[in-house]
Amino acid sequence: MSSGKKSQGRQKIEMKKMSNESNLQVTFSKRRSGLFKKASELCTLCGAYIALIVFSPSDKVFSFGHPDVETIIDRYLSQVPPQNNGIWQFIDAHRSVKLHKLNVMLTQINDAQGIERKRENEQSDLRKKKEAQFWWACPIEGMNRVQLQLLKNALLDLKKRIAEHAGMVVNQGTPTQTLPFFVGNDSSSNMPIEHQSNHQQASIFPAGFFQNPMLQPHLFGFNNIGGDGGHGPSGCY
Amino acid sequence: MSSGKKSQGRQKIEMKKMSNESNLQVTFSKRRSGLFKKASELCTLCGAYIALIVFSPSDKVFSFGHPDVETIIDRYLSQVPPQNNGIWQFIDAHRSVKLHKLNVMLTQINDAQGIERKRENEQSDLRKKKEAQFWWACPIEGMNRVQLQLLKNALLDLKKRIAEHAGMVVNQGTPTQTLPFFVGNDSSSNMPIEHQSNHQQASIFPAGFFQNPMLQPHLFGFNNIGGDGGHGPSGCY
DNA sequence: AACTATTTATAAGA
DNA sequence: TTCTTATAAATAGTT
Repeated sequence: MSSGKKSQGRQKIEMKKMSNESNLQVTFSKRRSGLFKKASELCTLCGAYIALIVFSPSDKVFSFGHPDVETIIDRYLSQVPPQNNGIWQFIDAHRSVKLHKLNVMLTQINDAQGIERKRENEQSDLRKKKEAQFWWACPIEGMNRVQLQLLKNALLDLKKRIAEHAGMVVNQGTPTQTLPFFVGNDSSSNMPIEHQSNHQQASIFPAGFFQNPMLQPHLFGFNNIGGDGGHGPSGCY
Repeated sequence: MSSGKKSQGRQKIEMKKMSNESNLQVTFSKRRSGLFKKASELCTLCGAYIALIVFSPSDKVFSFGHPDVETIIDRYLSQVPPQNNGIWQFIDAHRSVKLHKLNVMLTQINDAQGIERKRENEQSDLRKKKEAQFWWACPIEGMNRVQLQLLKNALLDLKKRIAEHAGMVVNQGTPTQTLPFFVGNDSSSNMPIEHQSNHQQASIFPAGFFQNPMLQPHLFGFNNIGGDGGHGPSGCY
């Protein structure tokens, strides 16, 4: 009863970047929360598979994934243009390569074994040598994570066919991997990354592949690796 | 005028997978739309960076990214513990993995697939065995069948494409002809697999990198590559 | 795709 | 940050 009304309640706001820092912070927090909830509900209600990654303006990262972020990213990238995927691009750049050259390549790889052995001793030199030799693998050096991820998908796919040919039973599962590559600094990332036309990679994920078992609204993979910067160590061993 | 009230309006719904298919479809569509809008608004209002990937139960994929999905994924993966990645480590042929190790790996993969099949039955024992043997794939307690299988598939596919590029048709059923893979089975390797949890990678994105010029609520990178399942023209070459 | 009656999400304020 | 309240938004059930 103090005075008239306590407040005018929620007011409509302009859809543009908020100027007041503290308000922005509060709003970010609230809306992020709401967004994650919505994502979770969409999974539950409709059986959708979602990956949601949010970086706060202050670089804290929050993520949600069902079944988990990596799986969705994996799946997403596998459908995204393998076009500019380093490897294919690279291969594209070497149209002249004949199949028999593949054999040459493979032979070189074997030779490389010997080279590798010496690697510990003479590093930089051998590396240059190696790069000249493994033209087909070189692009790896310049690939960024996304490209590497794509390469991974390509490799996975390739491997699969080998298995199939070998008459091996193929089971379904969940591919998930993160690229640890170049986690370091080295890669002077001169990533050209120009995405565009993609193609169906199809068949990588058989129908029903993602059938999901857990649908409890809050059992989803919410994950806040912001703030403390903690990345839940998924103890592998 | 017809009768009393046209409807009781919105009703609360149980948070569990919807049973009615058509309802689910409609709800998915509405909520997905709402979710994307919310994501977009969060970007606009708070300057957040977001990647949102949604797979409908029928496998259509929808995505939103600001600045773009790949950038966010890249950034996300760079912060996530590279913990698990036998494959990547392996692929990092530039460093230590020799091709000859690939042979070993491939052999082991084959074994692993067989093991995986039995995994349901005798778990702990085989697992221990596997971990000792597949040092490179270990993290992969998580590397399940599909992953192993996909790797094979990818490797074969790569070869095939190289061949195709050379204008030489390669029967998918002719995988290893000359491939020196599986050549040996040495396994004298025992790489320590050093996956340290890397922390903030920072600096990948220079300050201001994400400065976003376009802030119109709907100019963000919405992307629906679902529906016809088309990801652009699939004519690769 | 439209139309509401309601449920939800939230901007403000405390 | 958390809670409260008045309103703006989203959306379930219909048409």
